Amino acid sequence: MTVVDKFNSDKYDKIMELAKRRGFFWPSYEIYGGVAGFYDLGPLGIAMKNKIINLWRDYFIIRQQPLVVEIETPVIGPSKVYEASGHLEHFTDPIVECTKCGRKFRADHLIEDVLHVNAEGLSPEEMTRLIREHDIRCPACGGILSEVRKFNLLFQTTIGPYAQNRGFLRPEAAQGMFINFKRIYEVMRQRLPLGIAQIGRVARNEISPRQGIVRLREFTIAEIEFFFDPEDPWHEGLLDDMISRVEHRKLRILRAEAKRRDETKPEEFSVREAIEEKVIITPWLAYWMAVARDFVIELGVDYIDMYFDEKLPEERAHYAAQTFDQLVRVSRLGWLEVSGHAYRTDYDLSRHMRYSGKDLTVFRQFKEPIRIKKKVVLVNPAWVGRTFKSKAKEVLEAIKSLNVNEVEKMLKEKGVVEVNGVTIPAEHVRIVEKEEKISGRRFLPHVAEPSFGIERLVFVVLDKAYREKSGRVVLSIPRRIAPIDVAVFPLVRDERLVKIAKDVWRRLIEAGYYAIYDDDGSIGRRYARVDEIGVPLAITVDHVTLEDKTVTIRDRDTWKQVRVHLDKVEKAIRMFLQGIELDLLTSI
RNA sequence: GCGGCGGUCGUCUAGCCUGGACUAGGACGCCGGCCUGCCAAGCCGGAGGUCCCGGGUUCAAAUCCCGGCCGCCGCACCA
Repeated sequence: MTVVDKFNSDKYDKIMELAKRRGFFWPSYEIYGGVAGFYDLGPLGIAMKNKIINLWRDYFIIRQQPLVVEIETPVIGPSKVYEASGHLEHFTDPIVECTKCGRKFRADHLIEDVLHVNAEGLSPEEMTRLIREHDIRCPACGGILSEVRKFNLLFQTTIGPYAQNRGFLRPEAAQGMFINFKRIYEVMRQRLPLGIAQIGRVARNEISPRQGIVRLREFTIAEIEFFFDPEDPWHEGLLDDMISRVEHRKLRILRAEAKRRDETKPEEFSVREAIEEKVIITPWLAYWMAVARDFVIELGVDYIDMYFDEKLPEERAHYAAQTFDQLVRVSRLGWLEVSGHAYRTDYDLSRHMRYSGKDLTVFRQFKEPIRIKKKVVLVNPAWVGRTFKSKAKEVLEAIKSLNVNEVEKMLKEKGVVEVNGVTIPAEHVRIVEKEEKISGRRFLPHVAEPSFGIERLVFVVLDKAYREKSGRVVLSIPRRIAPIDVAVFPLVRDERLVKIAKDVWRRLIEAGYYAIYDDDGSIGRRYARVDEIGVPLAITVDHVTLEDKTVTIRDRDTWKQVRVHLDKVEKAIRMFLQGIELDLLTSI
């Protein structure tokens, strides 16, 4: 363990201790001993989480108007949905256990390793048979292996009183968007591209969750299913405009092919380079990765502490044609996945179309209908009917399926058309040019999906914000997402100062801020207390206030103070929280 | 699930190896009062722990043994 690692792991412990002590988060069901994979958020934790969600909403929905809309759908879904989505089949792993040492293995991987055959898609029974036949043993200790069984990571329940009516807790919010795609497409007046966003809780029955709040069995996900036309992803210049707004952003990407060569250093691409060089195979995925980059930077992450990791084909989910994880470097845990960016193609819509029997395609009208001139073979139906009687229909069908060029060739060379063993003289055959009008086309949109785990962001924010200054803890949480906006103190517990301070505090609460008031102990102690929970600024009423009605505003990060008139306090706070420098507040 | 280590006031921890004088000690935090003119000051008083849960050994268990739960590290797993 290096010195840096030591510091980082201490830091992790300190953050966990702080989170518990000051009320950001702690393990759930503590009084019953706790249950792995579940965490409660306290007053500060939920306040900050809500602000992170709102910031996400700002980046991914509000600023993306009118392309993205938000919906909310149930957590529990019927089994049909997860048959269609592929989760019932693919969200399960075949597992064998060694009867001697208890280690568990992926049965299919084990068989593939030993026999060099593709075991994917085999039933558990077939896998068990293969293991028995070839006497495959535990690779760790040589012990006998158990029967293969499937472990499904979906939480299961029943819907209503009938046990056979199985329901599942969603492992992602995405299916709610796919199922509702057609309706929202109609609601949004058949516009493409169309992004449908959802923020909500999901559940995954992880085999052995650890690492506290970063690996949970139940958590909040924020994701967008972004539907676009696969044949015209640029949507006639629309995407070009959007890309040009994020063009200068660089993305650090570790490509799958580089990983194959054991490279570990990400390369740098501009958004446009990543698209043009086909690093990212569909442009919308690149656009959303650029937005994700900006969003995570605003949470307090340095550019250099973040990159996109392309998943290898075998690492990808069953629905994805290309996937990037957005990784952030944090203490103790190293590189932590905070979002996934998957190109889901039309996988989900096509599956739901098949399983529901509903047409989920969209129709796009061409600006101008396309007129296609086409040669067709016509035969005299009266003659065919008279000549072939009951076989006439068959003959007509056969002629239709003939290639026009071949018919022309036959007529030229033989003067007749031969089809299905019958001969039709040239006089009954005509080749004419017809014009066909095509006014649009039907297709399934393709989907680019950015998907964030919100609790992980809560942790990342604390990790990045944590500092120690003069022996005390300061959380330099970005101002927009600090759980408490402002603290108000009287310098000392003098009745006149207390009264003014409480008035200011009240006013701020009524103006919609999370504000705290404190007159306990020394002023230094109070500053320290609010620094520790990341309150960006503190207002102190002192004796000068009695003379000229100004108060001090103190910046959490620099500990600098400026004086602002009581009438300007609200405005100063608003500006400061928006990112204006402290010094500039004196001139408002 | 396996192996290693751990679980003591709100938080961090001393005690555990070598069972008893532990009525489980300390620090920070918390509550009340005093004091306090800007960065965790001081004084007085107070509340707070069935020592993770269950069982066993023993005259006697925070301490030893077994099982469970939870956490950390490693392995496996992680659409």
